[in-house]
Amino acid sequence: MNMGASAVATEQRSRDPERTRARLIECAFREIRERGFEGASLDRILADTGVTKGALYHHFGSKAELLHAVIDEAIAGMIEERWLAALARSEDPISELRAGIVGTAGSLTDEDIAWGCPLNNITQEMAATDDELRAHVERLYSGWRDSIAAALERGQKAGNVRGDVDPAGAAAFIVAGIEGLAGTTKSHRSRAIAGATLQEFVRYLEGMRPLETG
Amino acid sequence: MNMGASAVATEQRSRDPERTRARLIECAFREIRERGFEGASLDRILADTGVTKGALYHHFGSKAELLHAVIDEAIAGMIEERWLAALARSEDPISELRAGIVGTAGSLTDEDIAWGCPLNNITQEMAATDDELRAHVERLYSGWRDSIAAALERGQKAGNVRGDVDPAGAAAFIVAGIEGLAGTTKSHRSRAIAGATLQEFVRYLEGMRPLETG
Amino acid sequence: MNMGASAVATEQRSRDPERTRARLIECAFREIRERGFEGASLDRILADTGVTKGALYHHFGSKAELLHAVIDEAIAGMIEERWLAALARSEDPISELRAGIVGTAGSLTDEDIAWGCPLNNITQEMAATDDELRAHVERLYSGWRDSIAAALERGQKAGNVRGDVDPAGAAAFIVAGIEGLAGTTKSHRSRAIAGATLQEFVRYLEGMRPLETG
Amino acid sequence: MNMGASAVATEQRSRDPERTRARLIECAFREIRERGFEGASLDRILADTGVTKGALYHHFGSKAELLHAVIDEAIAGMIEERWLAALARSEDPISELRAGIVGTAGSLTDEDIAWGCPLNNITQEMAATDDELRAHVERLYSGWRDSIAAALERGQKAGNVRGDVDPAGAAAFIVAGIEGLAGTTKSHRSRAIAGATLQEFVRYLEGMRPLETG
DNA sequence: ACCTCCGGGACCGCCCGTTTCT
DNA sequence: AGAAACGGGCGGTCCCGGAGGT
Repeated sequence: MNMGASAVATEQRSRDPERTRARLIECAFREIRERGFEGASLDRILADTGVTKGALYHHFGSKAELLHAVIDEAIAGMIEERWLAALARSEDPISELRAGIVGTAGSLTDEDIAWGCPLNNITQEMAATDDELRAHVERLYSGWRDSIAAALERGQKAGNVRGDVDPAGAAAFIVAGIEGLAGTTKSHRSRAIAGATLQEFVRYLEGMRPLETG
Repeated sequence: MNMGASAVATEQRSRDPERTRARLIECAFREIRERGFEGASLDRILADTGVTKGALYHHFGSKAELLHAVIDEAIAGMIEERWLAALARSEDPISELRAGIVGTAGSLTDEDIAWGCPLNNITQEMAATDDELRAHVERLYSGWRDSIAAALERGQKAGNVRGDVDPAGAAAFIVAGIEGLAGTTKSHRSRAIAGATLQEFVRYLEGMRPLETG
Repeated sequence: MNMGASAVATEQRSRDPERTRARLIECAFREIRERGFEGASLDRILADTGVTKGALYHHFGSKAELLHAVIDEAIAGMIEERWLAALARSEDPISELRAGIVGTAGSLTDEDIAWGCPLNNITQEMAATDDELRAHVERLYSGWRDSIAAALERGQKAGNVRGDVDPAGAAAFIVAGIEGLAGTTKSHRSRAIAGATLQEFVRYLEGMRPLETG
Repeated sequence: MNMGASAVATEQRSRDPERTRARLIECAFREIRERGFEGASLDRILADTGVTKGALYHHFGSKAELLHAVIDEAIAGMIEERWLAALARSEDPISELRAGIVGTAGSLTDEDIAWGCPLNNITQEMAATDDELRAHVERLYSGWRDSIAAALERGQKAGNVRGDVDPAGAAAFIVAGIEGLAGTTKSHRSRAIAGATLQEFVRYLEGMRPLETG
């Protein structure tokens, strides 16, 4: 039995469901990031990817389902990669968080700044009207908060974080600060103001370290 | 018996431009708060107010113009009243901010929590695509930040705020924290989590007070 | 009795009904010439003139009535001045017509060419749907044709036009040629093509002169 | 008994894209001919054809695109059939043009007269404001003029047209005369006047024949 | 004579989803 | 698995006209 056909299959563009699906998600992510969920147009996504409506509705039952897939397959990975991974087993969470926030802020392009955090955008736009979606993004947020809280706890045990800090509350405030920083920066679009905000953020984080004694 | 003109004026419903305009703005504010700008429907606003298309188009040249009016006449006042007024000449800004944040959080209904901060919603939805609108909301944000920064400076001079705090950076971080708190609460909708976040926020604020020496 | 008030009246802009009316007609003529009757917007005319809707509807009962006034007070005069006057008592109509056509064509700006003959535009747009308007423009056309026919007849009596020419038919064909020339020039917008067309038009006109006999 | 597929095809009404498209174009042609492009209503076309907005939007991206299709698929053929075909290889263009003009004029219904020449209508209404459309109709006009000019040249070589006639100029004037005749007839709606105009048109055409000698 | 305010309809564009067919 | 035709509805814009008031 000749298996040579598989080599040919990689050549042809159509009849490659996984590739089609991946292109739709990637393009939908861009559309939603730039225009929001309501503003995103399926027709435009179709035109940009060259996929037809039949193919799209074969993979996703509705526009909302496409959005859910974007969250799971394009956004969740970014959070995982950028935040959860570094905090996973760290015993010095303050340094990790500081590096994450400063590093992220430093690597953003002007367009990234203008578009803001995709997860935050979706939350602000949709959470009030689509409860299923709200629950979905909340799962990501809660995982994010939990990983920070767990790291803070480890930090406390290792003596790198003050004991009077409430890990859960601090984690929630840190996430709020990150999203608030991203959100307010969408408004002023000033790296100077963002820098000053960030410096104060760092001052707050460093304030969680135990006081030197001796 | 005196039949003043004012008594008659309250009777007549039509031909009252200021009232018509005010009702449109109020109803538009509700629509936008609940559904966002794109999601808000002029037809629904018209149906709710009983105003006709012609009348709306007479007062506002476009949907965007209506939104601008909502910002100026419905939202700006709320910020002014809730934040700027209290900070105006205060020499103990930390207490004022603490009271503002805790008080605001405490007075919110479940619906308020679900809908979030109107200004934050508009910013996240529109700032990336409508630069005129972005500049408009930024004017409010910048006024808000400036009033906090000025109050912090006065607090420093009065000895109520640590001298090593950068007033502008701290002000920007505080605004980011408030909006971040409102935004993340839209997602989890938990007063418990919001309370813990808020407590950490207060801890941060109190951390700006000078250390007692003695 | 003091009549000095009239001198003051010329100063003030409002409360000068004739002036208001004249400005509306002039501006409406421009709008209709550039955009057609359907495309012309009363609101735009109002904005351009600074007149209000109440004032407009005081002078003209409807948009159609304004158009009728434009025809009578802006267009009719142009035809009268450019064609009827010269032909009025001429005994050499061929030379007059030649001069009129060549002179008109030569004095047109690029915009005039692009917009075409106002009377022709109105006719093509409206004649099929508005019979009252059709009758109105037809009155102008018929006067135009009649004046040419009468001039041709005088030319025949004076020996300047061949006797076998039917004055009415020739007049109608000449008007058709003029409007056809204006209309086709709107399409190609080429002075070269218009010039060649015009030259053939002149050849036709000159062909109506009696043959020289020696 | 043979039940060919074609017999079935005529039965089914829906799911026949070419038929849907053709019906839209035909109905749009009628609407535009009777009311002009601005006056034509897509909703009315939809109601008349029984097609839905979605289907129309699938076939044509905009109202303008529909008009372009009408020009190409409904009007161009009429010109081709009525004028270009007869002139294609003729060596006696004067007779062909005479027959074309007289024949066309004779076959018109009262409604045809009232509505005028579709191409002329579109030109007068749209040429000044839509340059893409102007270029499109001009392509038809230029083909029409070129075919007349080529025929006149062939006629000259065959000795059927006077040598001192400029083919291009005469062709342009003839087209202008035809459109002018159609246009002015929309105004007076008199077959008598149209007949007299036409007679003079014929006299002009016959004047291009060489003089008999001998 | 003029003006603000308002009435209400109709326009085109575009949307998301479904069906039919290959 | 994909492609194309189609279904309808709702979106904001803008229009002409008139009523009430000065």
